[in-house]
Amino acid sequence: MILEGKHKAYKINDRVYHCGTDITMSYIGGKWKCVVLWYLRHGTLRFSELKRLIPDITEKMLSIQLKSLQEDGLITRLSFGKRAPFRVQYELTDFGLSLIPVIEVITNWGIELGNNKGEIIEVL
Amino acid sequence: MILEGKHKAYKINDRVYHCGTDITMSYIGGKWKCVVLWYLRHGTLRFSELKRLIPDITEKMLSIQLKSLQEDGLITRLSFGKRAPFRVQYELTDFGLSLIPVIEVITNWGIELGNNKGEIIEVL
DNA sequence: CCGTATCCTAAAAGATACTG
DNA sequence: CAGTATCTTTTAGGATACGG
Repeated sequence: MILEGKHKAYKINDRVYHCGTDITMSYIGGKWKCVVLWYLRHGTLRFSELKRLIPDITEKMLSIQLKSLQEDGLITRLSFGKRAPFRVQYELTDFGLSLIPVIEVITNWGIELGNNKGEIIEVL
Repeated sequence: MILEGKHKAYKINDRVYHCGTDITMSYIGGKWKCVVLWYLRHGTLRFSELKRLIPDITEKMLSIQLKSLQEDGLITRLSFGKRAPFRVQYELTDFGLSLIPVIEVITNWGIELGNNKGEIIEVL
């Protein structure tokens, strides 16, 4: 609905979006995607490294998010080894990298609010 | 999890957040909040104007979002008249206004993607 | 080590009807 | 005009166990 004209929309891969935020949110919405992308901003990380960096996420959710980010073309997956233990690396694509400035703005607003109105606490 | 140190978090109004995106998303996440805030960026709008600008939203969802945005301090509600038909105006607070640059970055990324990879279609 | 498979709950959203 | 009230569906997310 942010487009000029009342009855226009965007169609991308057979999905219809009514405004720019719809489009962006379909890529970074939900509880975990921003966090995963943000951690990948400086380079590749392994599955277990992401899990360690984001203790609250379950392996199932991490797996789902990584698969979704892959399908959206935001990250690549590289696996090494024929048998367990495997080594799997995740890395931002150029497309995924283009989202980092967006996420940076989002996170900065939140951090500023946290600093002004919140308190820093210790958690498990 | 974006904070330095593994076991720190922000607490705002008794809710715990693990990173800046968590905080911001709690204010603008979901399907409709960005859209409503974005439409209010230039001034006040009435309930029916918002409904007309966002045809896909149901009155119930619009009502819920407006109430939530109010409770979060992002918008104010001004009502006029003692009996129906009422006139109700919604307007961004300064706090709500501080989110507009964030939403602008989000929407711009989406629009650029729509222009590059999508097609503009006509919808009902 | 890097995931899947099930099962489950809770939250978000939609359809429709109605009201001061 | 500006909402509520119900009911239903959909989606996201979590707990736990297991597997190549």
